[in-house]
Amino acid sequence: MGTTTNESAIELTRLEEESIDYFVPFVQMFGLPKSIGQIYGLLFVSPEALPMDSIQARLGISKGSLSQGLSLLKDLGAVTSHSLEGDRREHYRADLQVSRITNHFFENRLEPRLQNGKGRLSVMMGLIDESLTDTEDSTEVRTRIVALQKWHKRGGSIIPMIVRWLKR
Amino acid sequence: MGTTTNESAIELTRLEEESIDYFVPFVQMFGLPKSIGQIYGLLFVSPEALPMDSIQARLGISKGSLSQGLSLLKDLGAVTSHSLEGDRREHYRADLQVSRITNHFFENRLEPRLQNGKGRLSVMMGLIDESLTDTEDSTEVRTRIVALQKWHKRGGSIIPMIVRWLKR
DNA sequence: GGTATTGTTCATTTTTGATTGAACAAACTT
DNA sequence: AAGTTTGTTCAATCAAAAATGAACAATACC
Repeated sequence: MGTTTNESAIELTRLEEESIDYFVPFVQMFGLPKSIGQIYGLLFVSPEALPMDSIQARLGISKGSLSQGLSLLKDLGAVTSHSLEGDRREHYRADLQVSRITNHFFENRLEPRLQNGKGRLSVMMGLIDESLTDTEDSTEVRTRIVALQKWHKRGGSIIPMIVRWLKR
Repeated sequence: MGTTTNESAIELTRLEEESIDYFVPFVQMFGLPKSIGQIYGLLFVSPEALPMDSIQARLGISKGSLSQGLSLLKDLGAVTSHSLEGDRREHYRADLQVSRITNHFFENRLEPRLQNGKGRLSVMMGLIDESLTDTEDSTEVRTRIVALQKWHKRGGSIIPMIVRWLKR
């Protein structure tokens, strides 16, 4: 049995369980909370859009988590919301572009830190350069920082490639 | 000021501080604890190999963390240990192949989960196929799962490329 | 053998992050 | 406008992960 079980929830189909057990570890790889994976996993195998209360009944998670989770997923573009005539509740549907989730990781989690790192590297280079004493040690350290800078640049340049590859 | 400050620690040089503030967020991106970043960051700008007690004095972290952290870093190949004649203590030096750390993420964190996901996808496909009723809904869901499978494969195939790119 | 030094392990504590649910707001209904 | 339904916010609680430090090896030294 997977990680899906929950006493207070309405029974899930085997398919829903599998989907959730697929997406929970998936989103966790990218630093997102479990609840996000549960929500997306359920919606992914739901042919029709679902309202909040029905998602909640299925997953047995709190209204709060659900509201926040859906709002994040909407921000990522991983779910869309739809109003149905004759029903006040918003209905949510999964966008099947899973890359919406991964892109969030690359663009919001990696990118800014790479940017910040770039600044620190310049500072480090400056510190080495202004240290007058040109000992063997300082040369060794300079070499290391140069190598790191190179590697950093290389890492940064691969991200757009990955993002492009994962979209479509 | 960065995240480096610690009352009980021996003063760090500006360079050490910057290096630590570079590597702490870096390792955290890849799901490793802060202490790992501190240790590696300090070693990275140390021209000579350092013994545990001196690292501890510098960083002001516990012996336990340090021992575990170094052992992990050694396992990754991100630091090497050296015995110096006339000194009982082991001395640790950073390997400048930063990719040792990122590879750990790709190979130990992503890869196994992708593998697990692959299995779940087959199960999902099976569930859809064995459901006799061939409604419009089930066709829609089948389409989604096929798309996900395709995407999953694509994601898996990019990992070795990334790893190769980041090494050397 | 006895003591000092170095390093590891692991139960406890601390910290961080996620989840809950009650209070609140907004929008609809009659 | 009073009541109902739907959804959001956020302080309090809970859970997971990391750090601590004391107890325990292992090794070197005399």
